[in-house]
Amino acid sequence: MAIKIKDVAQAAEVSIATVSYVLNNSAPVSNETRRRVLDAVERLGYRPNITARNLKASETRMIGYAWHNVLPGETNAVLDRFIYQMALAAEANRYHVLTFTQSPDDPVATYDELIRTSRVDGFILAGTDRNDERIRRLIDLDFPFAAFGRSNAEWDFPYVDVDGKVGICMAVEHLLTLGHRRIACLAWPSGSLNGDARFDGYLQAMRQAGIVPKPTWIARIGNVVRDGFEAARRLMALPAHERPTAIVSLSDVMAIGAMSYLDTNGFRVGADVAVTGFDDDPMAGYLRPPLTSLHQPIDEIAVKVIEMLMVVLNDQPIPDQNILVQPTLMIRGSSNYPFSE
Amino acid sequence: MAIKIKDVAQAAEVSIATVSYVLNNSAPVSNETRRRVLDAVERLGYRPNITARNLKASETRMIGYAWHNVLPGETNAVLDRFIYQMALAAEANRYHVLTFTQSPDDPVATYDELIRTSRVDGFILAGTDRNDERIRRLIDLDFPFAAFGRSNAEWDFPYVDVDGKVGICMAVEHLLTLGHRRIACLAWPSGSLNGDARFDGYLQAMRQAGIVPKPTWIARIGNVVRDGFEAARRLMALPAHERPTAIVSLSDVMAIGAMSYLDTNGFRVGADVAVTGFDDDPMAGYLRPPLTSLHQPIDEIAVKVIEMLMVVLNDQPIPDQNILVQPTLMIRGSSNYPFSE
DNA sequence: ACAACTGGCTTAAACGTTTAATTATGCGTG
DNA sequence: CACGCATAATTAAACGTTTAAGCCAGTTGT
Repeated sequence: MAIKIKDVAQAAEVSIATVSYVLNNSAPVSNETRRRVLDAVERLGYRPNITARNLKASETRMIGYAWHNVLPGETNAVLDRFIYQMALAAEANRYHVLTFTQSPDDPVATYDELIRTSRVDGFILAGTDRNDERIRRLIDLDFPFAAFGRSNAEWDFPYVDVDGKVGICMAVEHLLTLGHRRIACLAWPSGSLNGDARFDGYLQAMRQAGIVPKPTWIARIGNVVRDGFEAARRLMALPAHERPTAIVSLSDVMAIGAMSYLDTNGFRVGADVAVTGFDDDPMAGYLRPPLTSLHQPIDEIAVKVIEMLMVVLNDQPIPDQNILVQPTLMIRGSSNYPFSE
Repeated sequence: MAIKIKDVAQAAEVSIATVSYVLNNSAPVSNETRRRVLDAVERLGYRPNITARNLKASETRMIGYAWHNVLPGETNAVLDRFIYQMALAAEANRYHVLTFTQSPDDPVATYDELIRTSRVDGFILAGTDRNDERIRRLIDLDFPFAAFGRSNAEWDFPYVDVDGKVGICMAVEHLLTLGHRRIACLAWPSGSLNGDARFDGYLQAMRQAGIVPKPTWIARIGNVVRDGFEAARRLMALPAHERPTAIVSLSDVMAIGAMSYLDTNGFRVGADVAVTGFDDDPMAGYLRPPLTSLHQPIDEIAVKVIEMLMVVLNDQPIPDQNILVQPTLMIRGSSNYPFSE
């Protein structure tokens, strides 16, 4: 098999303990002996067995991360990039990432399992929601974790989140500046944390501009292209004086659906009807026309989340455990023509 | 800390060994004793410590998978889905996936490290290429792995791959059927395994149709949207009798670039110029017009690759260790108008 | 009636580390 | 010159499992 510490000890003609001391710098060793040990280590290509070390230290140097559900034909570019950056940040701290899948019906089960079999030292959570069972459970067990996303306000846990409310606010204000007044909103059914926050941004920006959004402007739909398409159809079917001239979508996916309807039905996106999205999908800039969207600083978020978890793992108090980062509005062709009636 | 086998033994008033025997069914135990043990296990909520078990068994029940390099603003929907499905398949076999990042300059280093510290029992490789150092190394070390993708023909290792040559062949034949004769190809610089195979498909299909492709029809470009855009510009600038009426792209990304150029310069994609891609990006169906592309059966591939690795890990001979699956041509608006001059 | 087996349990060694406790050595000090 | 005291090494216990080996009582075969 692999070289073990015993082999090194033999080769260097010292005891096993001495080798360990040299390697971990955990006890004084004479220069002569140290040299002999390091020499043997080098010559034999010895690397300590992680499993044994972990057993002794009762840690695993593993961070668990649950995949979002990837449905066929669906992608979540933002989260994909998040995982990658997170893995990178974790490795910089000598941790590895264990990616697992969570069953939709009992998400907590897998977390429990990983904890009880001591597979991981901590978790990173994403796609959090209100009353998130996973968070409740982890707080309960006092098990280390950090989240990308908020949950119930009364729960005290470390997270980084994107300020969706402010983001949508910016999008609406941008459209107002262009001259739009009748601005529709493609939103998810109310109840989701993220969705409600973003939708709040729409309401607030409109209120500040002194505009009362008509109920017909608000589409509550699922986060799929098809629904965006259908919603746009309904919006464009409104009588002329009520028909929106701009559509703010809470996600790129729905925005793409809307653009698709507009484009195939004689509305020039960007000129006749402005459209904005959220997430800044890597493809957004290459759509026809390119889609205005809100960009989340994912790399920064990944690094911050890992940073937080590292602090928790060291039993240290977290200086600032609730971070809200701002998205950036990427203005593109789908919304860059000044508008007036 | 957590409940250990000792606690269970105490609670059930038997020896540690007996508990282990009951749990692993590895020795005869009387029904009475078995009941007592299982009872205690249930009551205490005992789960064996994986690290200790792994140390004893000298296995980790972990499979290593290296992230493809995710550049900012880039995604690889196909591989993302592959990882997810792979994790799912691995878990069905009581394995977990350790996702790590490989440094571009020394990809083999991380593999070595994970092996020598016994972090993983085997690897799944993706994004393989000719003379792939990682494969060479793993074969050398006789370390278990299976790959999504081929490499040097003389190397004997388990893989599943998509038949890119046949795929592109199908795309070209589809265009020929529509009536196209002047068919251009957006290809990568020669040298990559996948790229050369796909390109071969183009050449072969053209040859079979008795057409000699003009050198000006062949664009050797990078796998980015921008390059596809520029290549389309050059193709459309050719004199009328030489200008292609269809463009076969070896990837969706380049195809999208080409579509973008055509659309913004008065060429109607699908009607004036047909375009096809490869990979069937989840967004492909929602582009304007929807992009004809070759779909890879990723889910099936992920399951097969894991299946192979499981066999290797059990030291069994692999019945059929080289699998080539066929892509499916998804015909959409970017190429569905009969064409004639 | 005694050896040989067998079922059902326990004891203890092993996996490869880390580290507390211990020992050996040389040195300055009273 | 013995004493205590650093210093540098070793020995052995521990982490939580699995499992080979051992033990005992009861049964079977000759």
